[in-house]
Amino acid sequence: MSKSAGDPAATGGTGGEPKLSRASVQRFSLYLRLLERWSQEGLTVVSSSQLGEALAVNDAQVRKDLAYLGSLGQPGIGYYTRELITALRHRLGVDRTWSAIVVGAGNLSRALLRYRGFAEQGFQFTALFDADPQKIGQVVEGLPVQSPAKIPEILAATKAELAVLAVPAESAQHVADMLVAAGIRGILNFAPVMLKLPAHVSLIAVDLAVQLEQLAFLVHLSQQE
Amino acid sequence: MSKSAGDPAATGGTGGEPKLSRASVQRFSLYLRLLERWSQEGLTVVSSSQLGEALAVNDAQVRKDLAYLGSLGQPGIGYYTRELITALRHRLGVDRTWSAIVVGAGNLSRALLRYRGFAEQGFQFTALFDADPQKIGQVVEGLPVQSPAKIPEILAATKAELAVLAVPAESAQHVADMLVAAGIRGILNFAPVMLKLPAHVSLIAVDLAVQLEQLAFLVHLSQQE
DNA sequence: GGATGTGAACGACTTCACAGCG
DNA sequence: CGCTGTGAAGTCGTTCACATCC
Repeated sequence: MSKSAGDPAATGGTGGEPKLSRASVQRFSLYLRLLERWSQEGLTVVSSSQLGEALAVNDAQVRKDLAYLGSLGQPGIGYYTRELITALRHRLGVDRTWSAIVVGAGNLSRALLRYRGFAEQGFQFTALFDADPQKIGQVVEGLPVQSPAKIPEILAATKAELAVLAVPAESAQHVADMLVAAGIRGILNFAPVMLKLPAHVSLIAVDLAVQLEQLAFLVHLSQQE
Repeated sequence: MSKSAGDPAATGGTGGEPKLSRASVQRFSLYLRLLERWSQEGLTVVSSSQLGEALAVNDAQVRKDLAYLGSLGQPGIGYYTRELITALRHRLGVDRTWSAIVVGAGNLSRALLRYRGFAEQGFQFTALFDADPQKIGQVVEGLPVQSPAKIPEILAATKAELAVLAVPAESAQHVADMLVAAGIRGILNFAPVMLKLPAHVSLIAVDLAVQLEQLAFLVHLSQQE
C-alpha cells in the first residue's frame, strides 16, 4: 500500500534508458539492508541466487534489478558487496543525510523516534509537533513538542525535506496542506486517509489497520479450503 | 511490501473462476473503509467513478474489483452502499471477530493497542507478551505483559489466530517460530527481517525503515530533474 | 441518459533460457 | 565450469471501449 504522487508527462525522452521498473525500487531497500548485514558478517562476494533466496525473489529478477546500477557483477564470481552497497546507497539517495520532522506526538511517533535504524541510514528527526496544548513543551525522545503553527518557521530553519504524519485521520489533510505550504518534499503518512497532494510532493502511505485486515483476509482465505 | 506465505501447486482447477486479482485484494480494505465513512454520512448509492476518484483508481478497475463480489451494481444507478459493505465485510472475513495477540511491549505495540479503529473492525487484542523481565506484570493499555513462555498456553486458551510481532530484529525469527509452534495462523511482522514461515501461516510484513527510505528515494528522484 | 460488466488491447513485471565472460 | 547480463516469452494487472440494462 503505497502510492507516489503523480508522474504525468513523463516518458519524455526518446527511450533507450536502462528502464527502472517501478517495482524493483521496492526491492532496493531490501537488498541494501541485507547486504549491509552480510557485509558486516564478513561476506565480500554475493551471488544473485543468494540474494534471491534470502528475499524470496527470482535470481534473474535480482540480476535485472542490480543491472540497473551498472554492470557491477563479475561473471563466474558474483557481486562485491562493498561495491553493491555503495552503488545502492547512491541510487537510493541515502548516501547523504535526510532531515525529517514528525507531526503527532503519540506512541507511533515515539516508536519511530526511538528506532535507531533510521540514524544509521542517514535519517535525522529534527523537530516534533503536536496540536495538543497539553503536550507542547514536553520533551519526547529528546525533541521538544512544538505547536504546528511553528511548522513554516522550523521547516525553513532546518531545511527538513521529509515529514512523518502520525496524527488522527480528521486532521491529517489539514496538516498535510500546512506541510506542503511550508515547502515539504515528501510525506510518510500513517493516518488512515488518502491525502491529496500536489504532484511535486512525494507520498508513501502506511495504513496499519489495512495491514491487519489484509492479514485476516489471507487467513480467512486459507481457511476456506 | 508484503508477501503471503507460498501458494504453490495452486491453479489446480480447470479454470473458470471469476478471477481474484492478488492486487484487487489490496484495495478491498480501502473500499470498505471509504464506504463505511460515506455510509455514515448518509450516502446510500455510490458509483464506480466516485470510488475511483477518491482512491485514485481507474473506474473500470473499481468495477472489476467489485464484480468479484457478485453483480451488485445497478446499471444506470450505481451500487447500494449497505449492500457493498456487507459483501466486502463478508469477502474480507471481517464480518466476525478476530482475536490477536501482540508480542513486544514497546511504543509501537502501545500505538496499536490504543488505536480504536481495530475494535470497530472486529479485531480484539487479547494478550501482550514481552521477554523483558522488567516489563512483565506491567499493564499496558489494559493488558498485562506476560512472558513469551506463556504463549502456547495463552494461545490455546484464547484461540487467537493472529499475532502482531513488534520485537527487535534479533529475536523476531525465534518468536515467530514459537508462535507457529503454538498454532498461530497469521503474523503481522514489524521487525526488519524476512521471516521464514511454513506455508500454512500467512504473513504481512511492514518495515517502517524501508518505507522512509522509499520516500527519500522518491524525493531523490524528483530532485534529479 | 447514465452506470454497470466485460472482452480485448495494452502495459508492467517476472521468469525462462541462453550467450558470453572470467 | 559458474555466474552475470539480457532478449524473448510468459504472466499478471490495468485501461479502453462498448454492449447492455435500468
